[in-house]
Amino acid sequence: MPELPDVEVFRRYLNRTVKGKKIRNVRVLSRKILEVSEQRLRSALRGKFIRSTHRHGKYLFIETDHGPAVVLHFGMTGFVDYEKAREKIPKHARILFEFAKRNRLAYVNQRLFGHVDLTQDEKQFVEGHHLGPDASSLSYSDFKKILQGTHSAIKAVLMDQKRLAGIGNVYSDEILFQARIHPRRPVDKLQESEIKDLYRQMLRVFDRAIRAHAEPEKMPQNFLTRHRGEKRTRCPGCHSALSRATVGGRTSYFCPACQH
DNA sequence: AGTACCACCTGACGGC
DNA sequence: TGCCGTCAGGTGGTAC
Repeated sequence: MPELPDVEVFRRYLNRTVKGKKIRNVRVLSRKILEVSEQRLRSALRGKFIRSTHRHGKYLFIETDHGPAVVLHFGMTGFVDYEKAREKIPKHARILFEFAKRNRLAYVNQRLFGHVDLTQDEKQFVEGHHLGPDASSLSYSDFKKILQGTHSAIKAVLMDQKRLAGIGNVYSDEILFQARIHPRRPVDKLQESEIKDLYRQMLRVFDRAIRAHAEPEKMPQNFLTRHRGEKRTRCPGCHSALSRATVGGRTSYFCPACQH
């Protein structure tokens, strides 16, 4: 699930639920996703106030008043959930950040592909993980530069976190569908006008998806994401049967009639 | 340089 | 009901 729009929705959720609160304790239920020791995580966070949240691509940073920030990455199945003391801890909760009155924030992740880390410096973290610029705060001229000098399929480039950070399988399909570009098109075969539209559609898809709280059923009618995974998937525009093919190693949906 | 494949994990789903 | 293969929205490594 968690690509840029999803993680942005998580970030805003944290602002509403835990921002300004003091972390009383941290409980580690699964060490597998931890990049630091349990002791270090706990001692770094205990007694700290959550000051702000940031996002870069699919990474979420939780800044405290002193000391390192928490880094959350969600893999394919991760999310965060804030609960009151009497509410049940979600299944597959891996880390619990506990606040006053035993309220807590759960980092939940069924498949354990995510990571929880600490960093002193977000910029350094981003560089150290070789992440490109965040896709939602990218100028058109930077976007154009990123697409230069490669013959790869456009979908693979959009998903390459080293080039631009935040786009995964679902949203690369959506952006390409909205821009009517075939996922296998080599980047160097794109017209300037197509690149411009691709850029505009990318930002528009982020905006609409975030406004829909990244829930497919709340997205605009003409979004591909709404229809993903349905039995006989049809193009919301021309009603042709959608194609399913592997591009960039991932299952991709596209309309063979609308996308060229 | 670009792509294909595997591995990491867990669970849901469909076919038999 | 149960077993099995397949697939899932991420990422990193290796091998052609």
